[in-house]
Amino acid sequence: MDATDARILLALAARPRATVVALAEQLGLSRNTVQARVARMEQGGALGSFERRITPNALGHPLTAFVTARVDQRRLAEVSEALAGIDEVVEVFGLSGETDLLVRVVAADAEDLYRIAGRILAIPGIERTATALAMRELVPHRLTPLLRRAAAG
Amino acid sequence: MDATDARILLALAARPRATVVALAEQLGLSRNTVQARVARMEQGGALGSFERRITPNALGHPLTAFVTARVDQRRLAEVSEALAGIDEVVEVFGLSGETDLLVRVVAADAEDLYRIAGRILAIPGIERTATALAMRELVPHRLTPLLRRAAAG
DNA sequence: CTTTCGTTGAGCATTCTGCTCATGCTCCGG
DNA sequence: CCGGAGCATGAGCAGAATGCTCAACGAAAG
Repeated sequence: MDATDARILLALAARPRATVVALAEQLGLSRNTVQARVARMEQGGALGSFERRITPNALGHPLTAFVTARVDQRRLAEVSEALAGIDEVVEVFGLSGETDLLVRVVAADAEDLYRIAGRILAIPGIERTATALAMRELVPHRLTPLLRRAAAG
Repeated sequence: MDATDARILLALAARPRATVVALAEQLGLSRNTVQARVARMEQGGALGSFERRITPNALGHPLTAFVTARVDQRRLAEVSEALAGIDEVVEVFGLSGETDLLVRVVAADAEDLYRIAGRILAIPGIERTATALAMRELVPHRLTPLLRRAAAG
């Protein structure tokens, strides 16, 4: 990932459906170069799966909540697997510090969320949880600032 | 977003670079239909920005951390703006419950993270913060399970 | 019954893709 | 100083995809 790659990504962020030819022209690069770099990024894991672009909202799950949990560390693998078994669990991190887990959850409505929180709490190995509803997205997910910096360097 | 849309998204999740023609064939739909639906989803906000597919890791920021913060509610707008001014702040949620804010941060290394945490804490209106390092991604971001459910229904 | 909406198949000109080659440039090790 | 290695480039080519439009059809809604 050098500055050129970052520039390509920036252009793509602005217009996801831009063709390779368009990108090449816009960036003053050869079509071949862009094609190679995009392929390399796609291959080398610089780009995550397409799923990341899908809004849970569109799937009828407008609510997002974060469940923090303390777990019996010896049963972490077990807990992790159980969490992965819950469809509405979208992302789970193992944390340092007070709480061991951060579980990102989406839900259709408040009742749905309650149900899911219950399922999480019922997982053997989980000792205590706290659920916080995401009421507002103050800064929507973005990487442009970092991209810009990388593109400049 | 009906079941057909979900099926299209599932196919796309499996092969992001699949062409419309390929999708149509795979799903037994007309090319026209797929093209219309994809366009509609892209237009209607079912798909978030392309940036979501970019791994911070590829940009030289392999570390992810979550900073929770209590803020002076009357200065929320101000705080939010200041957070948006920090490049490494990738996402911010306003939460219900104990803590007011959840700030998702990426960093190049531990020292970088320390610096960023400092910048956040220095924001006027922020009263207390706690930083938790994401040590492991136990369940990587995914939407497939929900998609599958939507595709079945 | 009639309107509306989404799907479908067809067609067409334009454009893009995927791939290969040879060339030229720059950086690095010998 | 010379010989790679790695990357960007320009060219070329066959095949495929795209964007768009049109007319027909069925189902669901009014």
